[in-house]
Amino acid sequence: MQLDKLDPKEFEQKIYESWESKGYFRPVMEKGRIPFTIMMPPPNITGQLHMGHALDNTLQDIVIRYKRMQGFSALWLPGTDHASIATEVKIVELLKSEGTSKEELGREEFLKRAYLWKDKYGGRISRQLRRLGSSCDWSREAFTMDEKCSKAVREVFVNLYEKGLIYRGLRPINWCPSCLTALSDAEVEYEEQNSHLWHIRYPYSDGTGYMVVATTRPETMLGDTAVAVNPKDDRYKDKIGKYVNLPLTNKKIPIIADDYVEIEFGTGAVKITPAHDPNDFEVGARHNLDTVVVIDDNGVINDNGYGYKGLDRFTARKKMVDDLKAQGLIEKIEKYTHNVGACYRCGTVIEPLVSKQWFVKMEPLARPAIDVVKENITRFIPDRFSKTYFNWMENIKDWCISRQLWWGHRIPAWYCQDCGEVIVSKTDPTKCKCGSHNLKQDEDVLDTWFSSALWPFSTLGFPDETEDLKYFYPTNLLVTGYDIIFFWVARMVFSGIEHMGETPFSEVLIHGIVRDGLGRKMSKSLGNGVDPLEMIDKYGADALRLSLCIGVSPGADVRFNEEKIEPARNFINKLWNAAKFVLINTSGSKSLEFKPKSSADKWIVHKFNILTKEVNRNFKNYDLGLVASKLYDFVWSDFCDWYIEASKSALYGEDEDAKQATQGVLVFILKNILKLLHPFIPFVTEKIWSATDEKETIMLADYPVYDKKLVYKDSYADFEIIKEIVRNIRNVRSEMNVEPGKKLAIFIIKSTSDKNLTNINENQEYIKRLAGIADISFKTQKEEIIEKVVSVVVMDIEVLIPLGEMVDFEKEAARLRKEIEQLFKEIKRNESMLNNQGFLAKAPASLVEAERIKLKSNKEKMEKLEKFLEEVLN
RNA sequence: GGGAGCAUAGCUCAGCUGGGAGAGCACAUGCUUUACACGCAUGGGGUCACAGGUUCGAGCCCUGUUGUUCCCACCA
Repeated sequence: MQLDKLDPKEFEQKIYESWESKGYFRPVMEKGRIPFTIMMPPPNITGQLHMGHALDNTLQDIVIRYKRMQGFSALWLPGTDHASIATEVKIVELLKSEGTSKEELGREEFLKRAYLWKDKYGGRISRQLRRLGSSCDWSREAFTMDEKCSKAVREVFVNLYEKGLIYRGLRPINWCPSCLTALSDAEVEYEEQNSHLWHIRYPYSDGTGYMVVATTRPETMLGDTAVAVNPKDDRYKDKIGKYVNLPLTNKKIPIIADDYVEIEFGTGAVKITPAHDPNDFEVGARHNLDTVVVIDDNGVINDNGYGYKGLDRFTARKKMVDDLKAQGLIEKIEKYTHNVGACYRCGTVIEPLVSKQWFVKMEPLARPAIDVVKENITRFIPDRFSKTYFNWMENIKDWCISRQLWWGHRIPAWYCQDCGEVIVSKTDPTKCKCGSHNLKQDEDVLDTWFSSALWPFSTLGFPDETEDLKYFYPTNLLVTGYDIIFFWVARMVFSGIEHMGETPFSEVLIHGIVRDGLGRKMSKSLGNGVDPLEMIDKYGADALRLSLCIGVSPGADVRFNEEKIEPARNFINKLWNAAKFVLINTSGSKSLEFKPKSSADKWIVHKFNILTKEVNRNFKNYDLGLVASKLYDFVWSDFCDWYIEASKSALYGEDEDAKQATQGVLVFILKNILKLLHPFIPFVTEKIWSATDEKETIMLADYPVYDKKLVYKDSYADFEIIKEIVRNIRNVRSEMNVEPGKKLAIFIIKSTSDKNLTNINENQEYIKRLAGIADISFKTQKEEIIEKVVSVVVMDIEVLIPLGEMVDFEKEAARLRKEIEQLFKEIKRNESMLNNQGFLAKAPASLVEAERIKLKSNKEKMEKLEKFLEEVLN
């Protein structure tokens, strides 16, 4: 079969459908195979595939295809995440645009709408992953809220509850007044804001003046239940135990002493609002202070807010400051920048609130999770991310897991309406032990990350002991971005250890995030996002994939813009055309045996063999960017620029044996290039593969490995010399403005070594073809040539190029001088190394020897060049 | 306050185990060379941020400095 013009659209989807229908994505669980498993980080069903997904899934697909070709029973399990809060926010927006609300619909109806959303967007994500070429096992596709995963969630919740690792309590949490739910610490994003530090006078109750407290949040003073000072602070020593009258309220609150207060900061006196600040909550607990909530779930001042009731927290702030000013109670207002926490989904400033929520006790879970990474049972790649991991794990606080949302796993806790008993159960209970049937399930759902944390085993059937669970757990590799190490990776590790008794994966390959051409995060608000699907339509999935991974070092961010995809597209086009060349020139040939004959044949085979060794080594460390670069270079520079060009001598020549040998090598290298590249650019490699005589899919072909039988060191070296001669002649032609079409006759001086003379003699066809030479003659000495010549030296080989009137002596002299100058530096360097006793004594012998040889040949070359220069000057 | 990354050609970035600085893009010159102009050939361009140190030898290892990006913490 012959190849036409490259058009990815014409074959990509067809090929994917064929792979999928033939079941190639499913692991072959047979004897003798070792499993290799990757769990896909489930994309949220909130929208569509973005560049980050494209990168993440490209890397996973590269690895899984490589492992599959190596013969592993390779499973890449796909799925989607219900993304509780993110999805609910979107659906609420949608409902609003329809003029309704979730309250109006009611819980049941709302969930119906949510499932419709899931079908629509979840389906879209799956289709988009297919477009990208992801070879994941769709027969095992999972969804965090499907039956399997939900069962696992209940199992885990109940287990942790029974072990006392899940508890319900009144504690300070982060509250989003817009999403109307509690958030975990990880879900709060801090941003620096320009604000003020208000210094407020709190009059002493005994009328002896006032003390000044500094605050960034005056509106919370309504909930103040004390003022705290440091016990060592001399300014306030005699005030401890006295009282102040809380302005605007007439409330009498005590002055207490606590080490938490920094003497240096502000005025050294801190207003304590236990209900609206986590630190104040701690202080309040130590001193038995009342916790007075003054801001409600909507961020509005509540019944405890005196005259400010009903005002939004920020409106209240303004009004209170005005009132304080009017009463002469503002000492001063300082400009102040500080970090303000915001909801990671909607951006609303979070409100610290004391609230009754469910928590996971983290300390006992974190310890073994730290150990597995310390002991290298789970390894981060690159290693530095284990520091990020430790940093978080070692300072972890209890995890607030309840959310006041509807879309998610409802908390499996029931409250007896008669006796108050709390029942936590895997199955829905119908009766309390008090005999009552009046049970009410907790209204809240679980943090979306609670179910994601179970992904490596919930998807395999946990808690049931399924074949899949036994075979594929623990998994081998997790591929994800550094931005979700806390949210997800860390939580999977402790969950896996706790519930499966084993770490969920042995390696974690961390990649960066995809940024725009200017290095900015891609975001909707900036409008700088690039749509991967649009890129696939325009350039093909292969080009997108290659452009995302080539030359990228592990863990580094990737800058992407449309210009970056073009070189990748060009490369694929290059490969396509090279394949076209090979197929045109080998079809109809009776024998395609692999028998490298000429030095060019052996040169490319040898070089290919080294390449396979390096590629496999780099794959081991997941240096995928490096692998892609090496393959790119080999295909373009070695195979296309040199070997294909050189092969034309044999292909168009008279020697039938040489021709067949070269044909065999062309096909051999082409097929192996396709195999090496397949994990990176699966579609085009499959397409070309199918145009060769191969009958089966390339997906299941063996990945090339280093082969001792393919070592041709001598021929490799010989052809390198030929290349060098060709390059030198081309350079002269270009510099002397020789017409490109003009064939030259050149002379080789016989003073060169026999070995090199033989090499040139045997390979003169290559020199002729590649350097535009018509005739090569061998002379004993230069004097035999009467024409004006330009001379080049390669090793000990003198090549004389007669150019007649085209020779510009000034140019030639300049060229020679430049070369002499460079060579002079080289020789200097050789000599200084060889004169260095330390080098001679301590460097490896082979290196010293190599340096000696270099010096010798450089000196010989220098002699020749100097002689030439002299001649030119005369 | 704690931690991490980055700093290499005009731009974007590689440089895997310490042993003669690379790619893509851009630039210059020349080319319908029967696979490819999404191409071919040739060329110009670098104080590897700075200062020390280790080493026979440092872009690479160590210490410090400067600049820059990010993460965590959250002193009101």
